[in-house]
Amino acid sequence: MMTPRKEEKRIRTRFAPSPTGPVHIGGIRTALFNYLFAKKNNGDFILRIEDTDKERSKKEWEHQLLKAIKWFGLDWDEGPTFFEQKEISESYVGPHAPYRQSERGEMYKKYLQKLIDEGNAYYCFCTKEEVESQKQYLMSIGEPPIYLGKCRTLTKEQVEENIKQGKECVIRFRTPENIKIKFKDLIRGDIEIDSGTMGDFVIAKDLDTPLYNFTCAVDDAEMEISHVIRGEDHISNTPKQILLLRAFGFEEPKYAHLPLILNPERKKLSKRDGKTSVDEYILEGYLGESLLNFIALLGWNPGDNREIFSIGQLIKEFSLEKIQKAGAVFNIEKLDWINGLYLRKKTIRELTMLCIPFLDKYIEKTSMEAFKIKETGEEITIEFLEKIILLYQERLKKLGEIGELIDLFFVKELNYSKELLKWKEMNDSQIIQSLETSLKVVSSINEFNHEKIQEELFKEAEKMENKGNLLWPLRVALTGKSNSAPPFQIAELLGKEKTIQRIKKALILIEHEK
RNA sequence: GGCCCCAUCGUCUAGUGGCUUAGGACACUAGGUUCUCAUCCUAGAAACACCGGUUCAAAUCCGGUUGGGGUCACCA
Repeated sequence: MMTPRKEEKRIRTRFAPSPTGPVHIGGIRTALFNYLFAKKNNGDFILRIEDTDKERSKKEWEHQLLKAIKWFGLDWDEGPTFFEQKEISESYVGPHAPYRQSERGEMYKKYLQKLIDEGNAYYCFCTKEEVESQKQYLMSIGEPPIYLGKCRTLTKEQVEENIKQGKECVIRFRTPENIKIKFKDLIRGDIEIDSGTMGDFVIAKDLDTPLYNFTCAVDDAEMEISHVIRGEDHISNTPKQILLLRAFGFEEPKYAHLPLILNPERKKLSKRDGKTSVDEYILEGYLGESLLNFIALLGWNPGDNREIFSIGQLIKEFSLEKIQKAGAVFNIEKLDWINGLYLRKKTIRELTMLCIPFLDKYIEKTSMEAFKIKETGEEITIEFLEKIILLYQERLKKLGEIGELIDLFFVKELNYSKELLKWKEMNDSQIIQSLETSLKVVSSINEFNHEKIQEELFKEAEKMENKGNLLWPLRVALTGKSNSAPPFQIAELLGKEKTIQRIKKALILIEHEK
């Protein structure tokens, strides 16, 4: 016998950031988990801009926010339309537009009025100072620091009189007394909070200025959000929003509170901890895919030992059940490792294209596939640049490091101290001898490729007690650095002439300072 | 302080009562490859916060203690 299948509610998640500052790494993780959960369940991922704070919200921040989300490859099904060129996103996609709270004022107003008319909210004329000192007092005697409800019983006439007098006011929600608000958190299980611990909270400054908990609850219902996935720091807001939802007779969404991302001191990651803004990671040369991969592993794992995931694989593997309850420390060393891994997997053309923006100090594009070295004016092809970068691919952890690694190809003069030329216990005359040997060998090679160079140099190097005696001073002479790619490859790319020149320079340096 | 949440190597974590001498990864140490660095390979050190209970059996279940975190805006 067939039993009618109950229509499953469509899965709809949302990311609801406020554009009040640089995009936070924790925000991106919240966005990611919402995105993954929606995509995993063939649902919708909605982007909603919570810009009710008129003072702090800025269109520039919003633009950056959208840009960052796009950069990570997280596309929203409904939300503001993003224009790369335009500074500001103006129109919207989706049936619940607008998706910017500052433009939903009329709707909030209706809901707010309804709450007041039905007695679920009231005007409060207490001053900030009054409320604050009351809280301090309550805290000092070990009571929950809440608003005690002085204006709760004001009559309609009293309210009108106060308003007429121009007294400042706010609108508070009339929290039911002595009830327990329970909800099932998909990550933490049952959570129960006593209404007595939250008091009558403020939901709006006035009819035209609604506040977070109110707009959030209204929009989650209006936008038919099925799952609210957000940071653990919102647990205490959840009962308030549930109460609001109930007052309107709306169905509650399911909640899932993510563990926080922590700093090394195990505190909530905040601006003060240095690198929390996504921008900084982009600027340092982290890849979107590695950042996403790393961030996904902060509080989630697939249940086995795999650690490297593309976004597609993440969607496939994701489940809320595998999310951790405890906070996770942001471990940048592991991020570096993952980023290096992704960098090594790139084709050399891909890697080169990624590196180019980080080399603008040294080179500038002159045509589709050619560059000019700023300092020397020399022209180089992209193939040549690829050869250089290839030498450093396995040494690269962040794209931003590429400049200091390969600048030796772009400068006229190397800058290093004489001391660097010394390998282990070598003395000056040994170094001179070593460099002169290299010079002689290099000068004699006509077929100037690294195989040949290596072969010829090794013949000499093997006569010495240690190959480093020959190779170290040579490498320093060519690169000016203590760490680098093999000197044979460097020499090949530098060309015979420059190679000879640099060895001679080293010789002069050491003799000059003798 | 009230309320809420949490607790396995330094860090991210596997573990859902016996398969566990607690596994993996990053970082670290040692060794190999090597002129250096990096890559790669091998090995090593490193954890169930504590106390009770349930059970034949507990990292795993329950209670408590301790510790940590979050939150208490006319911010979100």
